[in-house]
Amino acid sequence: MCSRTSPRTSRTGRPRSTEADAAILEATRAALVELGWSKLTMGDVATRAGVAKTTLYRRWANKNELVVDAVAVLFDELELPDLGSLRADIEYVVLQFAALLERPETKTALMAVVAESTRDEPLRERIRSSIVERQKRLVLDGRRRAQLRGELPVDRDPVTVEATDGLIFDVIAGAVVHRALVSAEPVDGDWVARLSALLVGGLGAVAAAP
Amino acid sequence: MCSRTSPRTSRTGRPRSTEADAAILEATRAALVELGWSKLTMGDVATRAGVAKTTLYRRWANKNELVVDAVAVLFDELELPDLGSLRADIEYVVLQFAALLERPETKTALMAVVAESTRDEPLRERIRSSIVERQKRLVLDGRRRAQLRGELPVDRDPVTVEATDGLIFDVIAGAVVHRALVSAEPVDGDWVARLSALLVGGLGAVAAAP
DNA sequence: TGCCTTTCGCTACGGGTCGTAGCGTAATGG
DNA sequence: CCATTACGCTACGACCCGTAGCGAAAGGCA
Repeated sequence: MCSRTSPRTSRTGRPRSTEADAAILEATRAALVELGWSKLTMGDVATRAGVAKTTLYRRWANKNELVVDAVAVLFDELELPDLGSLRADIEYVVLQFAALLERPETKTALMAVVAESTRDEPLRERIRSSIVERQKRLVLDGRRRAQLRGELPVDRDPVTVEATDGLIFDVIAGAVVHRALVSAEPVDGDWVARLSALLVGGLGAVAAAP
Repeated sequence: MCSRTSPRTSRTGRPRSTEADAAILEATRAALVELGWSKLTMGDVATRAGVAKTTLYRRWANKNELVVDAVAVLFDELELPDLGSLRADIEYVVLQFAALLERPETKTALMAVVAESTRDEPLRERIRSSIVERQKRLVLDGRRRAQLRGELPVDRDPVTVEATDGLIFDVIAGAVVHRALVSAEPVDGDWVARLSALLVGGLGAVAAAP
């Protein structure tokens, strides 16, 4: 929501219109659905939002940053209720993440901004803090719960803990993204069942053999 | 290499310059390294290649198709020598794939064209046939070898076989891509060892419990 | 050799997007 | 009331796109 060029606690002057913020982000998502990433233009978003083009540039430096903010809020919906078992938790979060990737806004925008981020460090940081970290927290929660249930051993070495967390996250998120966007095949119950079986079995084997 | 609008066996007239083909693809890769995907322009590629801009458009309809062809040849290097064990094979192919993703050409181009392909079916098909299938074959080879060694059981159900192959491919390729481009952390020996341990253990568990 | 066909380099063009500057106006706080 | 900031609007140069039109080059074929 907050832009990079946010006036640090500007006490005086006319305040930024929060309605304009919301309208712009909403218009950006609508444009992503209708046009996709490549054909989305700043002028078109401004027109849809009923806002002058200069107002967009006062908040976001370029198209990339705008789209990240517009899509990031969709990731707020992600949650991980305790379903009683590691396997059930994995299946739930995978299906939820897949549903998010099926939406045309995220489908066309996520890969594009990640591609741009390979040459734009501030953009990468913005993606990390507003999207990636939000997903990764689910992994940490799931692992912690599994340990409380006794399904996974409690690792004492902090280095191993962090490495394993990162591995699990990259495997789950990467597999889902690759399945949905590269292989372009559905993330259905059957596939999710196979993935979770692979993960649960693999985590057990890894924990058993240090 | 061959463009979409290739003249089917044109017997008469001046033939296409193969030197121009090579120069254009080479210039495209150079432009990707220097400028990245978003700042790469057709006119710049033409200038680098010492070729008229119209010559590019005679071969490729747009930037996307050109970049796919320019990057696809890099995937020809991928190979999978028999290293004696499933785990060694996995580690080798993962490191090889990661090295490919570390190159600036592929790093900036792969995600971009995949993002574009979500709204461009012909482009998706081109990516699939010239890049994805080339990687997937390595997975099939590795699985077949592991079965010959007795490391994995020989599954009789063709539906299960295809589903498992697809799962393994999405997990491996997805995890590496996610690690390298989203998490932006190195695919080093330690990480690869953890991933292969997870996979080998998981595949064993999946095979044991149908 | 002469003819036909296709590709080549080159120039030029209309159309579109970018990102900014400048202006007058609107909305706050002191 | 005044300083300050945001807003809408217009206009602008710069850039890139993708195509058309031209004459010249390089092949096949009789």
